[in-house]
Amino acid sequence: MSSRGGSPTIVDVAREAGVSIKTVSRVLNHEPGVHESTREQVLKVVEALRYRPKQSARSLAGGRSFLIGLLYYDPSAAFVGSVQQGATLRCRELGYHLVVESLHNDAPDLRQQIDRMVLALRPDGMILTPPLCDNPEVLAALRDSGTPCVLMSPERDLPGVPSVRMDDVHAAEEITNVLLSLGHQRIAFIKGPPDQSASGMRYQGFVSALRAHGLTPDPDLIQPGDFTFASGRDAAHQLLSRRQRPTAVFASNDDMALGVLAAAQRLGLPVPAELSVVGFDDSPTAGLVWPPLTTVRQPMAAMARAAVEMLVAVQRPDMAGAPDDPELHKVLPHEIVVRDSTRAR
Amino acid sequence: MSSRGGSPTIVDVAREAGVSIKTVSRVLNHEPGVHESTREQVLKVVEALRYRPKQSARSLAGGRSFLIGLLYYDPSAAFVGSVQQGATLRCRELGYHLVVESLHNDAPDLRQQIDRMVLALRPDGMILTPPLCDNPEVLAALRDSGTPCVLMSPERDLPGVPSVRMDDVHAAEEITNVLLSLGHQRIAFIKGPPDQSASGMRYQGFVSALRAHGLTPDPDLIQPGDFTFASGRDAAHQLLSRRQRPTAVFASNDDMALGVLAAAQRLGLPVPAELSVVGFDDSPTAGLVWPPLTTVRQPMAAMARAAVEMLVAVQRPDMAGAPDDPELHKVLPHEIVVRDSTRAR
DNA sequence: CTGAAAGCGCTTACAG
DNA sequence: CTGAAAGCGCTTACAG
Repeated sequence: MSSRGGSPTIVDVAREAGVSIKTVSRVLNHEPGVHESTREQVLKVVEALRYRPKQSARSLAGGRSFLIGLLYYDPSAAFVGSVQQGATLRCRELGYHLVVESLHNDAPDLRQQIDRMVLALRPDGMILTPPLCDNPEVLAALRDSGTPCVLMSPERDLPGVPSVRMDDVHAAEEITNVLLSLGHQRIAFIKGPPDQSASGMRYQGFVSALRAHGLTPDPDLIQPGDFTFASGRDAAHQLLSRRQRPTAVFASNDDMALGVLAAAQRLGLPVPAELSVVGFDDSPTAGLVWPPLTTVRQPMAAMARAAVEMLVAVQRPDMAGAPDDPELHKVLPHEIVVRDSTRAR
Repeated sequence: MSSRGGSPTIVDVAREAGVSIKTVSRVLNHEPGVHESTREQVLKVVEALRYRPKQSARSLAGGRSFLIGLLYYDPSAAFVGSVQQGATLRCRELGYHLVVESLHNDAPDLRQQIDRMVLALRPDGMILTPPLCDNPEVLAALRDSGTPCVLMSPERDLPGVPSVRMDDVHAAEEITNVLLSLGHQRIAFIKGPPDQSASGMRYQGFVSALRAHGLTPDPDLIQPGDFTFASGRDAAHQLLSRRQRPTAVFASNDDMALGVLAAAQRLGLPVPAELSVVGFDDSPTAGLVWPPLTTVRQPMAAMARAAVEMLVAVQRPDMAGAPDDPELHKVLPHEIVVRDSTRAR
């Protein structure tokens, strides 16, 4: 006779299988030292009763919540979607669940909001996306609470704090090489805001690719930008009205590249016939404009999966995770996406 | 002396405040019948100890998880971001947390995936987005588990199941009126896929606005589409090569409108000078293309907030929610966003 | 290889 | 207006 009404508990399973609840617990948690026949019997009953252990009970007794938190600031940021998708799928595979929280990076009660979530939910780990992963207040709140964190593409790595990222410098080099191999020589570059480290790294990759081809960056072809559509459009207006126009533009993110496209169109300059354009990010929009943008795809979903794995691994005390562990800072491979905004000159 | 090590519990608060844990519980849950001075004393200690009740303990004892689930299929769908943002913010205000889960609408183990989440987490409510909110299997799994649901923009309303939506017919009428009032008479329409009810409603609004102006829809100017960029582009190629071109195109979603923009650009037809274009959705991309798109903004965040509120309200048994409650099916106001893709002819 | 006991930190009846 | 007791459904030591 199963418990009346509600869904089955571990007691129902134990009674039905003729074992103690401890044994059921062992089987469900893949603990060693259970006779094969016992295990099978338990699993059969679990199946028959459609039993699933209740998270709140496991959490209260065992101190693990099976919850991973994802903190983000700007929900419209292109990467949030992919990060979340990767994280939620990997969580499911590992028996975890993803709790999301949107936080203003400069909210006065940031600390309180984090404390509330952490103390109430006790997530087993937290994934931090930019710019929250570089916010000292956020980092401090999480450190104080003892919540394991993984930083996604932080400005700089912190000793002892796991992170996942891609290689911006190398990616910028590669996509510059795409342009160079198409015969472009006069390549303009639109920078990101100086306070973001990605800006510098992408510029560095651009310059390094140029130099490797025996070219020197032309200061006239370097324009400032701030990663917004408008700044890309304005920079392009400047660049495309030079006496000697560039034949290609490398906008250091997609939003600005979209701005370049808009400017070119307005000036009646056909892309890619008269001008090649590349971006960086592979935002959802990049493939939906005309012409579709050649760009760099950040391995966001893979990074998120890796982050979840690192967080779950931390749960097992055997994986101490020394502060100098090289595995603490992962760099994942990116992808160059060649579409129709680039052409040989 | 507080409990050594770990964070404070209700026992610590009770001891410190000189009351029983039951009284602390009363204060924290805003239960009536606590003397004002007692309440203040308790709150003072709560503040001093930075005490927050643990979700797992509350959930296990009280049967409420303070978790709301958000189920979605396509993470890149424009509306998911706004829905999630609205839901997560409202959850925070109400002391809840949002757990997200991405599900394939046609996964063979859909039922199992839902059962796993529901039985493990016991969310107090679930928000379903299209197309999951119209998936009989999903609906059945949730009904069987007794989890309260709110459907976001379902194809059709189900008796007794709460829903939130906007008025597609009316919105389509209004945006058609925008074109009509600009002097356009030859207005083309690109339909959505026949199996989505939004397609029919938007077309209906279009026709009704035309008729109200004494115009009859011209079959030559009605093209099929399927809500994809490609279908919009192809439909536009057809329309713009007619002997007598339309002066405006109403694409029944933004992705298709973006396709129209691409086609016009390719044909050298300047928008909005020679052709006005309107979409529907106000997707993130709509404002980032050139020219920025005139479109309809769905009140996604507001709908999500309303959904959370309905779910939280259900928790209180006093709100029975009769199957014929008119409040069960909410219709929220939309917004017409006029940008630069439309001009008087 | 298996189990009986205690306890995680709250809320729910039930008293007074 | 306030409290003592029981219990939610698991896991953690601890035995054997």
